[in-house]
Amino acid sequence: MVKKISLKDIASQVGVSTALVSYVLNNQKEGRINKDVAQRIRDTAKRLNYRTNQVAKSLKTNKTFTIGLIVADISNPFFSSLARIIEDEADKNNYTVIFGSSDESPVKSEKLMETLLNRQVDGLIIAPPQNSESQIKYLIEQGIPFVLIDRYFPGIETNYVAIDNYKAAYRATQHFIDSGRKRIGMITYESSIFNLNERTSGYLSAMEENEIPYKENWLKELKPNNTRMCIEKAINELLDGPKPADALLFSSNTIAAMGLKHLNSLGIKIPDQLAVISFDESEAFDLFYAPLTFIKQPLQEMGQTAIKVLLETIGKNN
Amino acid sequence: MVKKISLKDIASQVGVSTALVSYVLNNQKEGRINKDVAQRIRDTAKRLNYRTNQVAKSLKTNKTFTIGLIVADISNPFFSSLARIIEDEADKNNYTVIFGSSDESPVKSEKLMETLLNRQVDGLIIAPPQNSESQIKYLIEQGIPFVLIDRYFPGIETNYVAIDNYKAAYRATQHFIDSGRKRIGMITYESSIFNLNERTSGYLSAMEENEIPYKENWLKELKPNNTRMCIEKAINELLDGPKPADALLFSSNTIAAMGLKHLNSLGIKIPDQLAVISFDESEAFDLFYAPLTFIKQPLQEMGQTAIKVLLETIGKNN
DNA sequence: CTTTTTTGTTTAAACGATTAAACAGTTGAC
DNA sequence: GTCAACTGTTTAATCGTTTAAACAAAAAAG
Repeated sequence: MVKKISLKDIASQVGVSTALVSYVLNNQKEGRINKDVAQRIRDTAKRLNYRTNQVAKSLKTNKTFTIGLIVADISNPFFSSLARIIEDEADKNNYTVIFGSSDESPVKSEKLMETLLNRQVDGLIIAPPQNSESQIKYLIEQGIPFVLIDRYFPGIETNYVAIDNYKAAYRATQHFIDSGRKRIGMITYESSIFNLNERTSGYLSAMEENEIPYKENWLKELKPNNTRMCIEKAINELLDGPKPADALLFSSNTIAAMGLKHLNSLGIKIPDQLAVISFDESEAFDLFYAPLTFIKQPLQEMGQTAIKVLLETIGKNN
Repeated sequence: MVKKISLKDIASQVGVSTALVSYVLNNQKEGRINKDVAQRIRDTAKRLNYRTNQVAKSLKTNKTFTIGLIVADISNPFFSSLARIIEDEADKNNYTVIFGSSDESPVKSEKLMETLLNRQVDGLIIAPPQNSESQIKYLIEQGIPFVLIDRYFPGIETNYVAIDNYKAAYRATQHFIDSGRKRIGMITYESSIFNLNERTSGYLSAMEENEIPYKENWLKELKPNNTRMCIEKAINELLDGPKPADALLFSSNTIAAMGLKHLNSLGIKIPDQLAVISFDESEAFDLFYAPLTFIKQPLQEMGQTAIKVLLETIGKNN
């Protein structure tokens, strides 16, 4: 490993103090520094290939220009697209992003938070898993800047960026009804995550308010494990019998991708035989034989807003 | 912002020096420390909710336990899947990942590298864009640990993790030929990225060695901008005339996704009318009406190997 | 020709940890 | 009873920056 160049090295080469070097390289004390000296410092820095030690700087200034991003799974297109937008926005503000995936586990998410906070991130953007309320409360207690994204806890007052999932699901269901569908199923995860519950509520409300005779088992809530098999079972049940479902709402892109695959293999004709709407986009839908309707979340806007709000919070916090 | 607890705070509460606190919390000098005192230190640390300041620690130890990941685009499923695997492997070794997307631009990639190095990452995993040879050489000069992933430069001796793209493309083409196809097209990016060239070479070699009468314009090299339109044009050309292509090799999942969409809209029957093979998986393929063949890169293994090699290099480097 | 102001630079402490070396007190060896 | 060895802890330097305050020399003011 080649020796790293520090302010000291530049200082001794030029024959000045490190303070002066620091002032020059940070464009401080603009008026007061001798132009020649300043130039020599800059030249030497360039010649020696000086690179600020951001770690030392952070220690001194108590600011890392780093934000931590906790998502459920970075390999999920929803989150990786969001991550990309967040990355770009962060970069515009000279921030760097450290990320981690919680796999929807509060234990992992806590460990992650710990790690990121140890690294003194200036703030966090979090898609919190269920049962992680206490972690969020801890952040509030500690006055650590953060923004929730995609999900939030209605019982805890926080900044968050999320669509109105109730309304979205309500509208999707209404759309089915308006186009003459009556036996409308929904497949979602069994979860206490607020936004998923909102989607379910939206669906149920739309059914009720339109006075659709609702059947208990039209709503399929999947156990967290063995998702693929459960989806197939759920679909089979919905399509079973003399009065099969004629419309189906998927509560996430991953569920939809697996569900559609199964519907394909069953030879179900979409949308004639079964109308389908999904939450969230997936590039998979592009190649489906029929155009699919999906509830597209404004990722760009969500990411931008999240960063904006976070940086504002950080700013207030000094 | 609540005041952060430092070693000093614990020390003064317990009535000992910070040195002792440090030794205890790092389980050093095991035999020598008074058990009672050690316990009191640990208790106090817990009670005050002490959290190591990793920035200070890094400054002193000259180790950040952070690795930098530079990919073309984190929102591309190929890279986000890889990122996830790398994240997991890094975590197993107590490392954290900072990432950035280069958008295949050497300028961005250089800026990114700069940022990551300023942050004193212990090492880098990079999918280098074209024309970034000098940056890689710089890393070598500086003795900075890194591993290239997915791509590499044959002229520069480095660690890298990548499949044999030549062989993969050769085999795919051979597969077409073996199943009786003769008019085989290929769509790829016009690029100096080594792995893409390898894919093209593999295709061309297979054509030549099988003595397939090759037509110049069966190989379509896309300009970097306006990809979607260029793909459509390329496909139209390949299918034009009395002897249209009967097989098509896509050199990436993104090209394939767009290409297939267009083929769909043209009503081309796959695989009867046109056999298709693509590089890299895409969840999109799952929903295609016909099962698609694709060249699946062993992401798990690639990610694991990359981390393994990188950590070894870091280790040697001290 | 003082005194004040301005200019250009240095000094030195600090951020929060780590860690070699020093130190005082106790125990053990002979 | 003396010296060596061990035990438990502290001292103090250090990592690479930043930055308030001090300082000396030169310029301006009176």
